[in-house]
Amino acid sequence: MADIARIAGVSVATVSRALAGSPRVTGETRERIEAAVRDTGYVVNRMARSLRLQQARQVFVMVPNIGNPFHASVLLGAEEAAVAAGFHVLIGNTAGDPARAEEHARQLLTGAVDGMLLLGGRMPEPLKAPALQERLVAVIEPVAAPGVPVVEIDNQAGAREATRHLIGLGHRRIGHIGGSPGTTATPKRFAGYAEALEEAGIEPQPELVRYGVFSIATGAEQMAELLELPEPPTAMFCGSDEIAMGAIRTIKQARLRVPEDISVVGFDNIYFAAVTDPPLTTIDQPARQLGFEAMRLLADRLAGAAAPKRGVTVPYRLVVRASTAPPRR
Amino acid sequence: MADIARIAGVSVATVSRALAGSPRVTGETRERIEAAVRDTGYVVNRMARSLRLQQARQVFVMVPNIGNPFHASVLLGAEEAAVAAGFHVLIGNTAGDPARAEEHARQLLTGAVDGMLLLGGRMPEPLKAPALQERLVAVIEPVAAPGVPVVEIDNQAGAREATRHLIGLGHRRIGHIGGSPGTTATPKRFAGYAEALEEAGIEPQPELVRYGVFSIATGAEQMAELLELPEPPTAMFCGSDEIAMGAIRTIKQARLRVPEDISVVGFDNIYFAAVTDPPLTTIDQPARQLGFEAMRLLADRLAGAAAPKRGVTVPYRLVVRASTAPPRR
DNA sequence: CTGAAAGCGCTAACAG
DNA sequence: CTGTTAGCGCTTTCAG
Repeated sequence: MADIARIAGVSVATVSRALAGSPRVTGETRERIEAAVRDTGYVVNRMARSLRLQQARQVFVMVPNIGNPFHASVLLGAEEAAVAAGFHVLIGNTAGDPARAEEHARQLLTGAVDGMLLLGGRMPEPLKAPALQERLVAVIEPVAAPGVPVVEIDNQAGAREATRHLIGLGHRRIGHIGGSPGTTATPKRFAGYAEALEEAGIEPQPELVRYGVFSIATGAEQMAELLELPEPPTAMFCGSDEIAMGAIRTIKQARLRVPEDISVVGFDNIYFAAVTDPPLTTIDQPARQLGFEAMRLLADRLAGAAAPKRGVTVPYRLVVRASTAPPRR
Repeated sequence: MADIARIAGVSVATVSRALAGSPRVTGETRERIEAAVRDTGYVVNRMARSLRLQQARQVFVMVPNIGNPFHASVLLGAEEAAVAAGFHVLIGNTAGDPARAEEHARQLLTGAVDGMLLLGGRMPEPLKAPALQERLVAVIEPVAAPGVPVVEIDNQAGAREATRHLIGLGHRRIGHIGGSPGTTATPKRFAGYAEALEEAGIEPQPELVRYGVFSIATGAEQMAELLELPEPPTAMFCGSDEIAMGAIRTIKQARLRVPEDISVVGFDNIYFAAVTDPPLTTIDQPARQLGFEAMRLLADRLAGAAAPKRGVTVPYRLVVRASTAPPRR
């Protein structure tokens, strides 16, 4: 900046003001400065500026696994909102490792970013200080901190609707493969499933309910066990589309057909759900919108004290495709 | 840090040294300092440190689309290598927008990150300064800058092998749906396809070759046109797994079967390629390894002048699953 | 309208 | 082994 000042024949203070768009700089002076900037290819040093300003105009999104296409969509929505609010977005992958999450969390403590979006329900230890909580928003899963709002769908209602759809088709023997029991979504989805069964007067069968993680492998493995039951289910409500895809694979390998022999419902409606064979009936969780709303909420909170403290519930939607049908006989 | 110094009864210099693990601090003094750090929850200000050190120990990965599962895997590998080299990873999504890419590029100019991994073959304008090129590495696609090494597979050889596989099965009428013509991978894959045809003495049929982008939609649309040909192909070599998935969907909708009526080969071997129906025969592009090697190369370059200037070619692998078979009659 | 100078939090050279 | 101090690049108050 000193160079620019010298070239333009002014002081660094004037350069700084010109670059910040201050109205207190003459048109002619400003032009000389801008010309110098162009000629030298100068860019302001973000770190020095942030150090001085004590704010970064950057936000951070902490993701447990970028490989998850559902998370990726959330990110896309979050970015859109951040750009709209004039924030730069940085993404950090934790790979489920708390140490990595804490490492990332430091970006906030240190002032490198102004706020954080927490994806995946994990609350890094260093972020628990009450003063920091107004710089945080959780998406999809709430985090264990009272002051952090969450943007999510009503998981229980979604699961209930998915199960009702199966019941409406005439199924009575309905299985469930849930994801990680450690998440809050998993018990909520189970609750919705159980609720739908109960309101239809169907006796819950504990042996039809399994858990694992949100993966194709879990779906495949758990489904294999269900098929070995003396009386296998005629329909499955799966805790995620990946689980559903694994379940479908196992069902086909057993030479049974979807949906003729067994109907399958997923959850999330990821990009690939439309091209499975058969295309998957699922609960659409509007990932992009979730990310967008969450980032907007974060930007609002960072902007002013008058910011909303409460979370947002975004609507889900049952998408009926071809993986569900009335039971066989 | 001044606070810590006061509490521990030492100077800031000593605190700084203790935190940096300098051997020139007494055990007892160090303990007092560490206790103070623990008590106050103090963390060093990354920006101030970077400003002083003129380096950030951070690297940036520029991704055109995080929603792409293939890119996501590259990221995972890159992170692994970065963590091993003691770098912090920041990810930036460009959504294919050059303006966003330039915005991100500024992170390097400004010193917020020490180096950048460029995914997707785009070279942001501000990065073209020769001095910066030693801080850059491209992955998957080369960028238009001589000094920037690229880590990739041999796309042409991979495409040749995929096509040979089809020819070996007995196919002679083989179509190709390529991705974005703007990428360097697309013409290379076409070249490999053409080469395999030629060495088998098969006359190339221009009407069997189509282009679009790397998406399910492109695969579906272009395949629909190919099926309307008087004599449709008996096998397809697709420029990506997503394209292959789209093509398979169209084939099935036309009441034809894969692979009995038409064989399909993809490219990339994404996570979902194993669970399509039928599971996809494809060229495995080791995404994770590509990311890992690229980041390692970048770390090496940032570490010393003696760093390698040349790129790396990582081996691909033909994965034969169930979407290919000999032609019908 | 512009300039001088202080200071954001840190590290490292230099002194002791 | 520890302290003092200059300075990284920027913004902004206070003078002029």
